[in-house]
Amino acid sequence: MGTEKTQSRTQIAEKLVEAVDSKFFKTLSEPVRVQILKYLMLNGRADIQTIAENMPQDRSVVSRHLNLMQEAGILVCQKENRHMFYDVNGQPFIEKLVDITEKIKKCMNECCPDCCK
Amino acid sequence: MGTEKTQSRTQIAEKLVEAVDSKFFKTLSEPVRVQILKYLMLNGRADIQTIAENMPQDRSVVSRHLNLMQEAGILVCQKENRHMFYDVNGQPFIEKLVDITEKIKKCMNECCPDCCK
DNA sequence: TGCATTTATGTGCATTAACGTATATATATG
DNA sequence: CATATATATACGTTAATGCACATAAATGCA
Repeated sequence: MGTEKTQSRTQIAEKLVEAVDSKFFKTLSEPVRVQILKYLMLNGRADIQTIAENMPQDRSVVSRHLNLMQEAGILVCQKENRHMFYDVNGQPFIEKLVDITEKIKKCMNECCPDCCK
Repeated sequence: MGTEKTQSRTQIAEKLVEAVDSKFFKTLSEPVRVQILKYLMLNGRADIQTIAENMPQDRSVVSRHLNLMQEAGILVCQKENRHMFYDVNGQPFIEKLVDITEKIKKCMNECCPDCCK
């Protein structure tokens, strides 16, 4: 068993740790934010006022959630006049999820094939 | 535009909300727990004592984290004598991630194709 | 221009939840 | 009955959430 093999396994595992972005997961761990995601998927781009009207929380609270979701790469925003419009950050969001899934898959297969029996 | 189509979109979005299990995401949003996951992937099945020796936290804290990870379906545990062994819940863990990714993909494509341009 | 209105964000506060440390308890072993 | 392993509990600290209000920025109208 060469050092290369061990190095390789460690590197794969460390890439997994990098991929599992804690901010990203924390953002999706809050039910209110998932509801916001659902709303935007069903209704498309909307400003904060409109989104907040469809949530039980106050507009200021919704604003904070939207900002967090944007920082996590789940949403994008554009300011127009005095309105701030948010929308789902479609492709990058999907790609991030796929990337995480693939990295964990790879780590499973190459680092601990035993645990998948 | 029939009611069926709207219903269908709503149903797809609701399945997405169900899939984005907040407990699962919250569990993976804690860096310590990702480190535990990494350790188990690289070193395989281990008891709490051994895992805790490789983490900065106290054994009681590690025990709590391991319990949460098991409840979230990420790990499995088996009691042997006075030792509690934990291991990665390989296939189900992967399947859960793939399921979430696929549901979000589907929702993107069928609910808001515009947001993926 | 001046001022009220609308939209969004910032701030202070209380409440709740999570984490870590330390200690105590439970369970099994020798 | 002492020891080893794991879990439960109490406590302090920190962070997140929601509410209410204050501020900022843009708009509309007199």
